[in-house]
Amino acid sequence: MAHSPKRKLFLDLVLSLFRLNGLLVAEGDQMAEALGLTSARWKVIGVVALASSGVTVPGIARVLGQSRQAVQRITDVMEKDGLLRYQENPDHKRSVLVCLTDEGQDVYTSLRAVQDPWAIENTEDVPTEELEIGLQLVRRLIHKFDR
Amino acid sequence: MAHSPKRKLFLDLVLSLFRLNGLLVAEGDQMAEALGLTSARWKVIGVVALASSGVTVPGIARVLGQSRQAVQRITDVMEKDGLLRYQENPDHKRSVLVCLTDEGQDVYTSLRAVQDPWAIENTEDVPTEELEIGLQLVRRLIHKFDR
DNA sequence: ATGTAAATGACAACATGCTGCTGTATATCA
DNA sequence: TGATATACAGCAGCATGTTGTCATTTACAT
Repeated sequence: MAHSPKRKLFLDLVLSLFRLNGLLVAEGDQMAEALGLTSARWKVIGVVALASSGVTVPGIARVLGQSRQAVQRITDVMEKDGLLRYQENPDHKRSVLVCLTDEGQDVYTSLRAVQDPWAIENTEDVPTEELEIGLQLVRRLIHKFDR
Repeated sequence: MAHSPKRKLFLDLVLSLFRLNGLLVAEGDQMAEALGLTSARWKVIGVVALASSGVTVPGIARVLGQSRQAVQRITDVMEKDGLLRYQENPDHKRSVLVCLTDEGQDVYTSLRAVQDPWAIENTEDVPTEELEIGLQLVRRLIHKFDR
């Protein structure tokens, strides 16, 4: 069993994924730095921006696959910084909706101006098919572990 | 440019990678828990075990793609716990070599007894080719960002 | 409708990662 | 050999993530 051909392949993959994660966080920090953001805020603002009518904190957490406490801390800081705004939620007395402020919208626009070229640059020499298979694999593993 | 077909594909991949990373850390924590380990110590003990004649702390950090400070903190705890041992380095006065103690070797053996079936189970229904392409993609991205 | 389960907020403790700093050891090159 | 650059240890501060707990709100099933 220890010599299953896939075993080493998978463990190599896992180790590489840890490493890539660290590098991606560093990339996010670097891209977001000029805008006064960090990689964690980069993730959050992206989710909020895509949700046209506001999302709750646990909702953001579910999209990111993180704990609501971790997200809450980030949104609290971004609310203080004037990027986000808490808005009354008609569907829930205590769980407010998170929205972008005008300033937050501006920052997100600037972010896209950096993020989109970054995404394109880093896939220039990668075949679309390889990206698709990679994404499929990652999603398959997420589904396997997300219970 | 914003509508490049690969752009969204890549950003989806990045977001999924963040999520998978969190799940893998949780998996590592769960597997290592019964052995009194954590996911971070799981990574370190694996590197030390594979290096037959000892590795330095910065050496482990290079393999994992992390800062030496982060690794040093882990090894210090594991040395106190009796899993690792610091051994004089003939090639460097101050940078000692990290080795497994007998107890550390036992723990690593027990770890493999959990880790190997885990790796095999989670790749049972994944074609080898998909794993290979995924690993290739991850390594390609690592190489792109690791500068 | 009512009781129970699930979701949420708020706070705390902790693990893990980063950077920055200072001093010392090692390596390299002129 | 001597000067400079690189690598390492140890410390500190901070960002980000986790889990745990408790009170409250919401959702659901009987």
